[in-house]
Amino acid sequence: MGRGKIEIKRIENPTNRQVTYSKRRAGILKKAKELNVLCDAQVALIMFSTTDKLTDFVSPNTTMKKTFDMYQQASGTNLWNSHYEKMQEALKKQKETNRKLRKEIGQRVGGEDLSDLSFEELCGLEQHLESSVKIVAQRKFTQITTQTETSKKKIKSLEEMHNNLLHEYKDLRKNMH
Amino acid sequence: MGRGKIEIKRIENPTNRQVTYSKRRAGILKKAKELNVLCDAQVALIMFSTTDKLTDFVSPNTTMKKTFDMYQQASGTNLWNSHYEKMQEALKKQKETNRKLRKEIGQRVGGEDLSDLSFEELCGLEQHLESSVKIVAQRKFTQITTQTETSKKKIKSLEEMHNNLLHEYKDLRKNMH
DNA sequence: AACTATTTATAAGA
DNA sequence: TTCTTATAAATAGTT
Repeated sequence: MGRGKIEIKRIENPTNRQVTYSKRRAGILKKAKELNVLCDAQVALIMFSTTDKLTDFVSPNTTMKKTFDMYQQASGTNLWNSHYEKMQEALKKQKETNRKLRKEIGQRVGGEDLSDLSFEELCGLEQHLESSVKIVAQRKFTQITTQTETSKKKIKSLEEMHNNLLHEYKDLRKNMH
Repeated sequence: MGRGKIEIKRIENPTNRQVTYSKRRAGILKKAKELNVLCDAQVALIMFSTTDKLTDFVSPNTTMKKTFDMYQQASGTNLWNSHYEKMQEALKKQKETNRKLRKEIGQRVGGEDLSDLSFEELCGLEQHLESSVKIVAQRKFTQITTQTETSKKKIKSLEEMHNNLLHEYKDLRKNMH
């Protein structure tokens, strides 16, 4: 439809391609609107030019989101839903891990959950806790020792500085006389 | 374009509307394909008839999902993204909680994380662990006591049954003679 | 952006 | 639905 017939293949001249895009984009938009009005059909049209400029049309009294949702329903494809389901799966796993961790803590604290453990498990837990107590006590000792050492060094250093100052002071007085 | 000019308004005759839909649907599909090829444009077209039958077109070498994603990017609208982001938020929270729980366990077991604690905190933890040991030991005692009691009862019950049987046996022999 | 010769789409009819 | 065809509409090439 035009002065000459054209082959349907990529227009190589960029200017020409852009012009044709403008014209035909307007044409198809009009067609979409007409289809919607004449036939009471729900139409969504999305176009990106070579330069990624967006032009779109959606039937009035609907939205792109609704159309997408309907499309998914009708086509059976899931699109982003797989993402969504994977996340839900991950969330579930995290929650489960969480629950287990809480239970473990509960047992270490000595709460209700102990009922679940056998005698042997209780023995193991007791031993584990005892060794933990020892580690913590050791750590406590190490820390207080370190602190004491640090304090001693500080004192020593201060005494040294003081002595130095004292000497200088005495020398100064000696020289004055 | 046809034998007569028509007004662009809803076609009331359902048959006629359906026929027109078929024809124009084919037309716009062709236009979409041509636009894609001629102008190297990315085109997506979704149509639902009055009876919700889906017809769609997407440019080759892309997908509906990609087109949707691009559409969101270009239009700035979010559509389903809010859902997604909420989930991601929830997942993050769970992971954080998880991390904290692991750390707490680590400290109770007496691992590396003890370095973070002050002397006072170490004292508290030690005390906590000691009380836990006591609770576990108590539990262990309770359980073994209960088990012993249960065993004693069982033995008693068995002995009783045995004696009864023995009596019956003796009675029976007595009656035979 | 307009113009217009042609091609293309399609309304009505079969 | 499909085909036919007269006519309306779209648009390629030009200005």
